Order: sequence, then structure tokens, then C-alpha cells
Amino acid sequence: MNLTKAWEVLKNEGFKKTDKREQILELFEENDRYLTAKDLLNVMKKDYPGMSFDTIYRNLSTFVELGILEETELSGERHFRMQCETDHHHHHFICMSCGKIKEIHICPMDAVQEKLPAYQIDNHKLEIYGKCPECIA
Amino acid sequence: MNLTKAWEVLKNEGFKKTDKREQILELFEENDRYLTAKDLLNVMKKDYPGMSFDTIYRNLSTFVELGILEETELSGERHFRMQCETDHHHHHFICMSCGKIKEIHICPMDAVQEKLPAYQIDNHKLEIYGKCPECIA
DNA sequence: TTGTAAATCGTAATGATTTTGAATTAGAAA
DNA sequence: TTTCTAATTCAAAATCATTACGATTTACAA
Repeated sequence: MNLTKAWEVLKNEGFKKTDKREQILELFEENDRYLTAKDLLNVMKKDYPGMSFDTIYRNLSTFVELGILEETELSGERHFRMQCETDHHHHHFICMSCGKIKEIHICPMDAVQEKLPAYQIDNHKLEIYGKCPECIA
Repeated sequence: MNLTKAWEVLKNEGFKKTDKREQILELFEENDRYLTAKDLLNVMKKDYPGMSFDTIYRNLSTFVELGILEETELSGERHFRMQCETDHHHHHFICMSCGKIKEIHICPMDAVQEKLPAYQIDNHKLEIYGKCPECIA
């Protein structure tokens, strides 16, 4: 998702345009990887020394609710990144060195549902961890 | 894994047989689902009022290291359960109502590696969440 | 320009987990 | 059995991420 689209969504939902929101979204636009609340705070403290956790966490939650960001949990911490443009359902390879993401358009859930006919499947998580070609070298 | 086998492993590794360890393992044997440190504490406080988190966490970590328990992270908390007997690599359906587990012997990682020939895959996580047949009714 | 809901600030509370250090205990050896 | 020693436990405090709160400031529409 790009910034224009993100602001469109926010405006439609009645959210206001603030400096903090702008910078948070810019940071995600510039970084094609998962960031933590702390990552954001460390950068933003330079521009806004008084920046508070409340602001960061509240906005991150808002953005996730609106589908602007997506969230995952890595080693006990919430990580966020810009929502993929792709319409198609997919999963992610996450490079544990540089944090970069690669989309993977494979999903075994059809086969899983076939194996579990009597089960109600609400959700699933498939993530692959390792090193991307750049980081192997 | 059953209790006999678990104690075999512990003994081989030089760990002592203590009341607390026995009760922790019994609790896992009785409950075919993921438990948190707090779950354990709540039950064990009845028998051992002074029971401390230290004991629970250290033992849980030990058990995981020895392959007696397996661990996953659900909504920010560490969850533990008895290691599956099965040799075969597999994944889990987790019922979000009763917590029960169902093994799923499907894994898409061969196909994933084919799609990412230049990537080094170290690890992956596949979990399915929903309701088991008993809890749907 | 002004009114008002929304957003932010600064800080304190919460909750899970880890660590620490002293006291206790299990199991091996004498 | 007694003694020795390392392992284990206890209790409390530290840590870390996250959430919550009252007071203040801000965006923006009328």
C-alpha cells in the first residue's frame, strides 16, 4: 500500500492528518520490512523528543485495523509492516539478517481443510524464516 | 511423550526427581493442550502455596531443551505442551475454544523451497486456528 | 475565528518473563 | 546413616514490551 492510498483510507474513516501519523507511515513506506514500536520510537525521538509510546501504539493499532499495516509476532514482540498491495492471499519469507520480506504464493490450507472436514478453520499462520540471497553471501 | 519416557530423559541428563517437576509433567500429561506458566501456577499454588515463577519457567525451559515439551507463542504468551510422540514432521490445528490440538501431516515446505531456490530456509511456522468438532456444537 | 472531538504528551500501571542471591534439598559418596 | 556438593527452590526485585490515564494541545469544519 502507498501513502496516498493510506491517507485515503484514514480520511474516509474520519481520522485526522497529524505530523506523527505522517512520519510513522513514511517510515513504513521507506522500509520494506517489519518494524517494532521501539524501532519507530528510536527514529522519531530525533524529530519529536517528547514522542510517547501511547501515540505509537495507538496509531499502529489503528493502522492495522484499517488494513494499512499488517502485524506479526516475532520473538515475543509485535512487528509491523506496510500491507502488501497484492490481492492474492499469500505468505512471507522473512530474512532473519536484514528483515526483508519475500512474498510466497503458496498456501496449504485447501489441503488442510480437506484433511479436517469437521473442523472450523478461522485462521492460520505460515511464515518462513531464513536468509535471503543477499545475506547468504 | 509419556511420563516414563520423560523421566528417562531427565535422569539421563542428570536432572533430579523433584515434587514440582513431577506435578508439572503430570499436568501436561493430563491436558492435551497448550498451557501457560500462569495456568500451571494457578493449579500448583493449591498444593504448593509458595510456588514461584522461577521454578516454573526454569523447568519449562529445561523440558523444552530436552525435547519433553514443545513451545509456541499465542497472543504474546509462551504456551507449552507435551511433545508429540510422532516422529514424522507435522503441524498443529489448535482449537481456540478448548485448546485441544490435532496433528496435521501436511507441510508445504518442499514446494516453498522450490519457489525460493536461492534462499536459505532455516525454520518455518505453520499453525491453524479455529474450532474443533466438539466446540462447534 | 472558534468550538469540539480527536490526538498527543508525560507518566504511571500492568503483565509476562528473567534474574538474583540466600536458603534448602536431593542424591551420591564415604 | 551421615556428610558433602551441586542442584534446586524460594521470594523478591529487575526488566521489557505494552497498555492506560488525566491533562494538554491540535486539526479541522462550521
